[in-house]
Amino acid sequence: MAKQEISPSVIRRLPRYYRFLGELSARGVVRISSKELSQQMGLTASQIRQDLNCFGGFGQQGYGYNVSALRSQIGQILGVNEARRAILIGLGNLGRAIASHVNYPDCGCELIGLFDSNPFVAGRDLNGMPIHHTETLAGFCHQEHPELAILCVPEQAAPALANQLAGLGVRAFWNFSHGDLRLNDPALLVENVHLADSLLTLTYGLGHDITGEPADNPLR
Amino acid sequence: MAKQEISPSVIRRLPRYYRFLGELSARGVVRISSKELSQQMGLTASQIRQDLNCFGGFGQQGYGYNVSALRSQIGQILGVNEARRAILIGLGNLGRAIASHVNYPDCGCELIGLFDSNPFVAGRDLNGMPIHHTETLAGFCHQEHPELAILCVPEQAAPALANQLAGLGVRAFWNFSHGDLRLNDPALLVENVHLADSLLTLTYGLGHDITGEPADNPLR
DNA sequence: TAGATTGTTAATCGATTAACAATC
DNA sequence: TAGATTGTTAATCGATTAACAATC
Repeated sequence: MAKQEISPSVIRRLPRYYRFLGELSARGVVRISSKELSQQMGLTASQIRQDLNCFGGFGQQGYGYNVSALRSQIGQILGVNEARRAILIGLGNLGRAIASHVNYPDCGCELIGLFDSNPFVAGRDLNGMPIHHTETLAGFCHQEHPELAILCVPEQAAPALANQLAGLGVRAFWNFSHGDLRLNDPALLVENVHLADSLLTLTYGLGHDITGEPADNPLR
Repeated sequence: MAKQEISPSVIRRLPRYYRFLGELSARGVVRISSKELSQQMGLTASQIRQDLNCFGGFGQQGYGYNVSALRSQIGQILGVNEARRAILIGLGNLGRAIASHVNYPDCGCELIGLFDSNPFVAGRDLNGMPIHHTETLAGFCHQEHPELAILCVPEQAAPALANQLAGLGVRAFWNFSHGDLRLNDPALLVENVHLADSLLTLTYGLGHDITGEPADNPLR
């Protein structure tokens, strides 16, 4: 789409911009300058202007940015208006929470199927959505063409499952199973979520008493 | 502790090293070179040597690194042998999953209390652990001195709750509520987890068809 | 017009990679 | 000893910040 390559650091900041602008918008804020926004988000004004300019001039000199226009443009770039078909596999503790708690439409996704390999779980339902047996995955994918799979299965099961799904046309994987999922095909997208890694940075911080100016504190 | 300041990028990679070394160790691998490890982790050998050297010479020229020794040294640095007292507030879908799914002892933590403000939830239990009412937080903290709080409460409730807890001695916050938690005191640690942000990077990727060499693909 | 604030270029900073001497 | 691989310095790269001219 955009020919000029966008750096990964910028892309990873977009959801956060989108979130903050959404809250400002909800609070009825019409315009904001890079300076004000930088203070609220804990970034520099320079960085905000630099980031937003990757996509073209969203602001107006002497005025700032129109909050709702900027928000919807970032939303457009992220793809929140899409409805990427997603399936979730593995309805243990975490799988059920991820299925219920995440607002899929807000993320440009649509959760169209739930799967579990346990025959005591398959056949039941979650919030009215039926849970299918993983044996029916191939048939389901041939019919419904999901492009994103959310993996909440045990670590050992994840690689084979991901490869099977890739063969069935799934192009993106949101992986919650322990252990990093690494796939060979560079066209496939993988986002490994490791909650424990995040908790460990706090454990580290508690043991090393990082104190000082906010700017000096790498973990804030 | 370490006088020489460790960069945040290195700190954030430590949990991942720890995880990979744990798996190697479990598979009985005794020694590994930075080159081999780099291939498995998708980093450069140079970076691994650079990272590990922040903490002193863990390796041995001509040999490589002893897997289990390296693992336990990184574990030591992270603080996995501690038992940081943690409480979790908010036992909705996500809170229950975070309470049950995360292996706290492996992360140097001990979950010592669960709290919810809903009187229909408080009084019940989760996996045998009683759920207290949030009104009893102050008394509990005075007695038990938790240093870490896991916030799974609604966005609006988070800031006031965090400030109350900070006043009660809590020094670190693992925040799952929507919206970033930003506290004034620079001595407090905050780790904001936004699952939706992670999903949005996949939505972005699906819309922009990032393809190319693995090394060229910023989102892998 | 004067004031504000962007868009954009240049300077700085930090993080990653390459190279190689030290040494097991 | 010869081979391997680290520890560490120097070179490169990318990301952030500062500065300021353009312009609303």
